[in-house]
Amino acid sequence: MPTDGSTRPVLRRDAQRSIEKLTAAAIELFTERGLDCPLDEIARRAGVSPGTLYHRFGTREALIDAVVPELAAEQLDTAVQYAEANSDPWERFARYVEKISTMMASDSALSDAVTRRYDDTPRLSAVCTEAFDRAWTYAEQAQEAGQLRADFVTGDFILLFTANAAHARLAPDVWRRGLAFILDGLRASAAHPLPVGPLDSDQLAEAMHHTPEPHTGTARARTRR
Amino acid sequence: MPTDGSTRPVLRRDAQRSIEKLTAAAIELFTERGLDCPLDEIARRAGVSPGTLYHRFGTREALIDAVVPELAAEQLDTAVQYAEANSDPWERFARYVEKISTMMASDSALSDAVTRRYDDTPRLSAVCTEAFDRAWTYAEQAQEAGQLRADFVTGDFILLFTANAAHARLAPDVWRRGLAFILDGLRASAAHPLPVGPLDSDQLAEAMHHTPEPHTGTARARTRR
DNA sequence: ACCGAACTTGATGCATCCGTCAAATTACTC
DNA sequence: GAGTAATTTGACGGATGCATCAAGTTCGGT
Repeated sequence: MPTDGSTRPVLRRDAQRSIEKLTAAAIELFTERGLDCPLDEIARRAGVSPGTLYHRFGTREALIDAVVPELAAEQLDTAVQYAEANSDPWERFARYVEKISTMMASDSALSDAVTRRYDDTPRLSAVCTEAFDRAWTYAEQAQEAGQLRADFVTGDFILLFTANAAHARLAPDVWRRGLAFILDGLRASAAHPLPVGPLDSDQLAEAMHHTPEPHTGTARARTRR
Repeated sequence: MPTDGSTRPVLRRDAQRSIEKLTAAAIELFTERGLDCPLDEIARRAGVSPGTLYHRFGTREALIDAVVPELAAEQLDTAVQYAEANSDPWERFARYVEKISTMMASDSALSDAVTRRYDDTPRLSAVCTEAFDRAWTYAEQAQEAGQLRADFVTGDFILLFTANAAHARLAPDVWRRGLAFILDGLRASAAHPLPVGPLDSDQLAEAMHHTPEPHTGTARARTRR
């Protein structure tokens, strides 16, 4: 028991170390392979048994929410700075989107976070929501400047990032090309009437959470005998 | 033995029926759930044991290549007719893409086929290649008419369809919105310089085949006790 | 030094899916 | 109607991944 009479039990040193090792391993693997990487493998890389991971975090979501938000927040801050170096509203908007996309392409964890592949991660959700809000202020400014098409709405960001995430899996840099096409289509001068309205808030919430089955698995021919 | 002396053994009636049932079940499940649906489930729906499926087709790819090409060809033909009802080159191009996208949204098998999620399916590959070639003739015509941006190339179609497939998983009809944004960006009048070149042929081949890990799995919180 | 609490282990159970095999069944020919 | 070869069965083994738990280990206060 702690001497200070506090009721919260102080973590044992070994427990503390386990958590640190798990955290480090989780960051590595989430970044490399996405938020859906095998938990057993995280435990293995941490040099700890799977049981310990479950004892410490309980669920994958808890682990994600413990580890990813800091990372994500830091990266998204970088994007803000990057964006605000531009005085032109359109450039600010475009650079912000582009910078986030760049980071998504090299960090599967961020990519999964931004495309909202997991529920029950309140801290991470908050971080992402903040990033989307920020994006929206840039968007509004670009609209007011008459540069961004007027029918673009907040919920359309998910389209941008979803497309980017998908493109990033094709080849190292093509997503930049895909994004360029889209950005050209987002300029006010390029706008033609849209066939359908944006996601309503329910759909957006659903899309941001459920992520209805993004089709898994490498399509490589399976091992044959 | 056949009486006509041919060496090719005629399939027994039950074998023939098994194949038909498997084919029908495969079409249903591929369409509903994509080309990566469990083979056991196809066998179950066909009212046949998994062993039979493997005996008849050997590999998932063989099954795909046996049943999907007809379906895909038929649908892609529909798209051609749909497109050619338009005399304006841009409309022809845009409608073709849009029609294929529509069908992809309601048919997971077609979606997987067009985004090339499987290797070792020569017949299916041929069908898709043909569709891409057709798309490219429409694209060229639209470029010659000065409507489609000049820096658009064949390999960019994969970007369109990949984005669509990803968007289609968000909500029933948003992909139309995403596609509209992109198409607006593809008009010659909207073109700004592109940051990177297109996929080279190797990358294209790789992207068309390997499909490097499209991130699987529903992200729903797992069942807890 | 000891004792109880906290921590960790790793084996275990569960579930999903793929691919194979010997055995049983079926259909076709004579 | 019987023989035989093709066909089908369905249980099996292997692989992956999640989650749990009893048992053993280590810590830290007294």
